[in-house]
Amino acid sequence: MSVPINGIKTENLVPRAVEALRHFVLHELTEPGADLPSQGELSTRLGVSRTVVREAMRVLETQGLIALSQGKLPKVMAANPRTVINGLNTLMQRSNISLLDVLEVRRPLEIEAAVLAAEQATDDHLARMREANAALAAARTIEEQIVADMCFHKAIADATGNPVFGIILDVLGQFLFESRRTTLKQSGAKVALRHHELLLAAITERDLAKARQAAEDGMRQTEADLKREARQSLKPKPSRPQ
Amino acid sequence: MSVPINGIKTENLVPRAVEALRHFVLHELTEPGADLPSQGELSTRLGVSRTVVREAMRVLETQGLIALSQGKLPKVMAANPRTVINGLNTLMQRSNISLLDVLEVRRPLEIEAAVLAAEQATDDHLARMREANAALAAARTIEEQIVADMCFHKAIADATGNPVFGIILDVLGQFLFESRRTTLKQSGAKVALRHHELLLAAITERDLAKARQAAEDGMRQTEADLKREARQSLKPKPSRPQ
DNA sequence: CACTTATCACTTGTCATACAAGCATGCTCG
DNA sequence: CGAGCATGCTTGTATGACAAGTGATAAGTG
Repeated sequence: MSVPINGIKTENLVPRAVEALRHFVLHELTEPGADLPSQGELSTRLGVSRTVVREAMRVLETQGLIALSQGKLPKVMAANPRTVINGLNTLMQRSNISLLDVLEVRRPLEIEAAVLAAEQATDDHLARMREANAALAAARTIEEQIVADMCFHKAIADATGNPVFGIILDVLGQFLFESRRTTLKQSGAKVALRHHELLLAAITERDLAKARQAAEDGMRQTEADLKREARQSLKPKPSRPQ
Repeated sequence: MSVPINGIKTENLVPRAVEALRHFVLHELTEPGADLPSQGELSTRLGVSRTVVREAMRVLETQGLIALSQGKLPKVMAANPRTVINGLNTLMQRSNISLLDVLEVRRPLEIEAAVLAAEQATDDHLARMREANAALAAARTIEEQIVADMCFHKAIADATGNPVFGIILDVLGQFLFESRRTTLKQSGAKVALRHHELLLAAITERDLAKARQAAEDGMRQTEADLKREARQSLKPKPSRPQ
C-alpha cells in the first residue's frame, strides 16, 4: 500500500485509485464504522493528488461502501441494499413501465414470499405482521394505511429469510406506492385488512397451500382495483369541464 | 438552469450539483448518446467550481447515467443493468446473500414468465427461442453455452410483453451466470437443452400448465446443481493433491 | 470541584489556477 | 486529392489556498 499505483499507464488514475481503495475497504477494513485514513494521507500513500483521492472516494460513497462527512474521517459503511434498490429504481424509471407491469411481476413474488414465510416465519416476524395489521385497522388517513400496508408486506419479505425478496419487493413496492393509494381508495382498508388476516392466519398455521391462496387472492384484488381505476381514468365523465 | 443552485445553505454543494445534473440527464437529455455541456460550462451555469462539477459527474458515472472519457464531452448513457448487477455483486460479497437466495427469487419469476410467454409469445419470439436453442445445441465452449442459454431466457422474458420481467430477470440472470457457471458445468448443456425444448414446445402449443411445469422443472434442476456444487466446494476431496 | 468556553490541530469542502493529454476540425503542403 | 500537422476545444491531474466542521485539550468561571 505504500507503493504508488503501478501498472501500465493506459488507465486513468481515478479508476486505479478506486480499485485500490475498494480493495482496502473490502479486504482490510471490513469492520463497519472503522475509519479510513485521511485524504491527505491516502494521497501521499497512493502517490496521487488529493483531487484523485476525493473523486475515488465519491465513487465508493456512491457505491455505498464508505460515508463522507465534513470534518470527520471517512467511515466504512455496513453492507446495505440501498444502492441496489436505488439503481434498480432509476433503471425502471428510465424504461417506460406501467403499474400493471410492475404488479404482474410482484404477484408471483408475493405469493412465493408468502409460502416461504409460512415455512420459516419466526414469532418476531409474526408479531410484526400483527402489529402492522393493527396499525392498518386503526389508521385514519390513507397515508397511514399505506404505511401500515407496506409494513405488513415488508414483514413477510423479511420472514422469508431471503434478503433478495426484500430488495426486489422494495423496489417494486416503491413503484406501487401510488397504486396502493388507489387500492385502498377503491376497495378500502377493510378489504385489505381481511386479506391480510387470512394470510397472517395461514402463515401462523404454517399452511403453505392456504398462504399461497391468500396471497394470490390479495394480489388479484389489487390488480382488479388498479385495472378498474385505469378504465375510469381513461373514460372520465365527458360532461365535466376542466 | 442558469441560476446558481439556490436553497438552504445546509447541504454541501456536490449533492446539490448531483441532483441538478441528474434532473438534467433524466428529464431533459433523455436520449442516450446525447452530449452534456462541458464541465467548464456547467461550472459557470451552476455557479460552482469545476471541482464540484467533476465530483458530481463521477457520481452520475458510477450510477451509470453518463460516460466520461478524456477529450470528449460527457455522454448520456442508455439505461443499463450493469451498475445494479455490480451493486448486487458487492452486496452479496459483503452480506450473507447466497446464490441460492438469488435463485429462490428467480424461480417464481421464470415460472410466471413462462406462463405469460405461453399466452402471448409472437412468432418472432418463438423464432428467437428456437434460434437460441439451436445455438445451445451447437455450442462447443462453456461461454457459448452460457450466451445461448441467456438468449433463450431473454426471449422468454421479452415474450411476456412486460419489460419489468426483462429488467429483473436480466439482473438476476446475469448475476447468477457471472457468479458461477455451475449449471452448465454440472448437468451439461444436454440437460439444459432438453428443458428448453420442453418449455419451448409448451409455449408454442400455448399450453399454460405445461409451460409452468417445464419452467419449474428447469429451475429445480438449476437449484439442485447449485446445491450439489455448494456441497462439493464445502467438502473437497481430501485425498487429491492440488 | 464541576461545568462551560476558548483554542488548537486536525479533518473535509470548495475554489482558482495551471498544465498535461486526448480529440476533432480544418488547414497547409506535398 | 490526400496525409499530416496545427489549433482550439475538451477532460485529467496537480497544487496551493482558504472556509468550515469536528474533537480534544486547556483555560476560565461559577
